[in-house]
Amino acid sequence: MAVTVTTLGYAILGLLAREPLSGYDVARRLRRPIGYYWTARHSQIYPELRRLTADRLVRSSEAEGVRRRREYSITRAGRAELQAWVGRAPSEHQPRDEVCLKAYSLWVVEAESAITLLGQLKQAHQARLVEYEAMLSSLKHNRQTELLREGTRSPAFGNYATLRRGIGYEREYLGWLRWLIRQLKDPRALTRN
Amino acid sequence: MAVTVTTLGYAILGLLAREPLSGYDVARRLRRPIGYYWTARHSQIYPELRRLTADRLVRSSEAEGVRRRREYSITRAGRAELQAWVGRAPSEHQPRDEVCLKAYSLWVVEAESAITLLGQLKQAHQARLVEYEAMLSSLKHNRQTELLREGTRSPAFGNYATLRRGIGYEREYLGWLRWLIRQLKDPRALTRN
DNA sequence: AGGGGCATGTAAAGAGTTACATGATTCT
DNA sequence: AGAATCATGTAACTCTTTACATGCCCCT
Repeated sequence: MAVTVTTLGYAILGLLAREPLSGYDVARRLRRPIGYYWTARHSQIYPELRRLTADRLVRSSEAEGVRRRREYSITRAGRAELQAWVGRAPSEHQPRDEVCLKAYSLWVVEAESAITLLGQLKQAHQARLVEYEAMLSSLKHNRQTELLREGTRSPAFGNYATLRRGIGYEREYLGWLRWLIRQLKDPRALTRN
Repeated sequence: MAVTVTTLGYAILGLLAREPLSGYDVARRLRRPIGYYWTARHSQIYPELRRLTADRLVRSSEAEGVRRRREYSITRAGRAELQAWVGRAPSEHQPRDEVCLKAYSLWVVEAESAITLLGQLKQAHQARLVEYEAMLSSLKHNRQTELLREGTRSPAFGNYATLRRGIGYEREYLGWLRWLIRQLKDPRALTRN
């Protein structure tokens, strides 16, 4: 009886709580997290949607369009399940970061090759930060009235919160990368912090 | 021929590049990442060590102690493989963060229940930050001469770099949590940033 | 004598990625 | 006509977690 929903299931419920979507649309939104820290591929999503349907947390309707398309929407039970999960303390499991794992072994390589790698990473994270900042200003521009009217009970607040986290994360990451590069370029700097 | 090593394999090589260890010791170090962003259980580690042995990246020796204990050390090939991996651009895959995923759906619950949850998270991250900061000062105290002498080519530099990342991460996380709590306590604050 | 830590494994299940597979529609 | 995108699925494999399993040593 007690349905157990996977984290991916909750990610999907979180999307469907905002608007009904097809499996394809869910997959598109989960392809890369846009200030939204979860990803999945369509091969994982389609079966999960069927599981959620079986558990009556979502409902599917064959859409009447020309194209084959099944649209999913959240049920009352689904929304209740989502609310319960959001309020529950999450099982804190450590973030895995391959770059940080590399940093732990950075001492085994020559400074030059480390600097090249870190420079590439810096570029990539800078680009992502710029992207997130653009999204933040467009969010503020497009959904300001919604935010002012509904406050923290508006879906836009969820977007805002995750975007803010994404931006903070990238800024801190960049700061760390810059610090690392500085250390490698001038090892005597180690004494100074 | 071309050996393919998993990320876990590199995590283990990174530990063995510092000192020879038993499977048990590797497991203990990977139980929770101490400023070290990777975790694994012993059930994953023992088979991985045998794979690395088969690939000649590590070498095992039945230690002569009373207790059954197999000690692993890195080979020259293993060190070369580790160096190659460290210098290679990592396949940037997005961090998964269940808390951030919850934040995306935070708008579906009442502010009070969200505040309770976030307060618990704040406590937990504050404790971890304190722990990391204590580790940083003990690192500076115990390995300063090593750092000054060998600079970025000392294992201690790896510890230092990851710890710094851990501290920065936790600080930024805490800042975000505090911001979220502020928003939920006073929704009108949304207009002010 | 019993509990906790040392020490090493296997098995099964769950989560996630990659590859295989198909077909329609829309735009250029 | 061809490419891109919409749209949905399955299969195989890899990675990770949880549970099962055993036994020794050390301290109180």
